[in-house]
Amino acid sequence: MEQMQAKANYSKSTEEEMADLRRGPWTVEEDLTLMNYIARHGEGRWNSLSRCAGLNRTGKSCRLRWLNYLRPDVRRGNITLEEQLLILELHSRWGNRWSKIAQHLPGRTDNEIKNYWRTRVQKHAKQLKCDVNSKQFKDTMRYLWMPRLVERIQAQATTSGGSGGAAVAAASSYANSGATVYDLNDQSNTDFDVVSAQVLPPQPVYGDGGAHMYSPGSSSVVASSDSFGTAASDMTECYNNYPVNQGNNQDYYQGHEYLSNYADQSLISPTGCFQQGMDLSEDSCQWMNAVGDISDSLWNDIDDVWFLQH
DNA sequence: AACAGGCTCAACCGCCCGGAA
DNA sequence: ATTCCGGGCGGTTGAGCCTGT
Repeated sequence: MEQMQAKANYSKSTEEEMADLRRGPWTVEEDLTLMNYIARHGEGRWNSLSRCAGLNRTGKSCRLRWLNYLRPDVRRGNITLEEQLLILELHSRWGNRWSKIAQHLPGRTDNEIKNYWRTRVQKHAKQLKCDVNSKQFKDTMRYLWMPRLVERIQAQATTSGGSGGAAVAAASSYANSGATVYDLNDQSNTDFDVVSAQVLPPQPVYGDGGAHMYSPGSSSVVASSDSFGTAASDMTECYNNYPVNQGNNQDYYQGHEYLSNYADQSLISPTGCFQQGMDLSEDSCQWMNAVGDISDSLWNDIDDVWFLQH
C-alpha cells in the first residue's frame, strides 16, 4: 500500500486539484467498485460513470483502467510468436496505429502492443544502429525477422505436436487449399470461445498473504518478465503463463489471414524470400548481406541473444 | 551483499475528432 | 457557426523489478 501511495505522488493538474481527484495506481476497492458498476450499468459516459460509481477519478482514468486491465477478456502474459508476427506485419501495414493493430490481437490492448514495440522492436533497431522507420530496418524485419518467426512457429508445431503448433499447420493447409480466411473480429468464428472469454474473471491478482496485498499487474506475478526469453519462446510455456483465457486465442490464429498469406507467398525462410525475387533495392541487398552474415545467430533467437553476444 | 543500469508496463498527458447543445 | 464535452489515440513518464558486476 505504501508503494501505491508513493507511486500516487504525481503532480496534479489544476482541474484535478479543484476536484481533488485521485491519481496513480488503482486500489482493490476502486477496481471492485468500477467492475461492479459496469456489471450493473454497462460502460460508456465515463465521467458520469465515475461520479455515479463514487469513484474519485477522471472518466479517462476509469476508461483506461477498464479497457487495459479490468475487462474480462483482457489477455495478459507473454506475447506469442504468432502475435509477434502479427504485430510486425500489421505495423508494417499501418504504422503506429496501435488500437487498430490491437483489434487483430484478441485480448491484447493497444497499450500492451505499444509497449512491446517500444521495448523490443525499437530496441533492436537501436542496436542495429538504424532507425526503426528506415527501409533497412523494415526490410530486415520483413525478409529476415518475420520469415524466421514463421520458421520458429513451424518448428514448434512439429516438435510440440500440441495445439499451439496448429497455427502453422493450419497456415500451410490454408495456403495449399485456399480455404477460408478467418476474420479475427468475426465472433461467429466458432474456433474462438467468445463466451468463456467474456465470463472469465478479470486479471488483477489479489494475493492472499493475510494482508490481501494487491498486485496491479506486477510482472513478477502476472507474467514472466522474460517475455521474450528463450523460455518464453516456447509456446507451451507461453500459453501456460496466461492466467486468463488460456489457450482460447490459440485457435484464433489457426486460420488467420496473415499466416495463411504468409505461407502462401512462400516466405518460409529468408532464403526463400530472395529466391522469390523480392523487390529489394541495392542498398537493401547490401544491408541484407551484412546482416545475413550474422543472421543465423541473430534470428536463431529473436529475444536478444545475438545482440547480447555482440 | 550491494550497487548500477536496463527493462517493463500501468498510468498519465495532450491532442484531436465527432456529436450535441 | 460556435462552443462544449465525451471519448479515443499516440506519446511519455516513472516506480518497481530484474540482471549483471
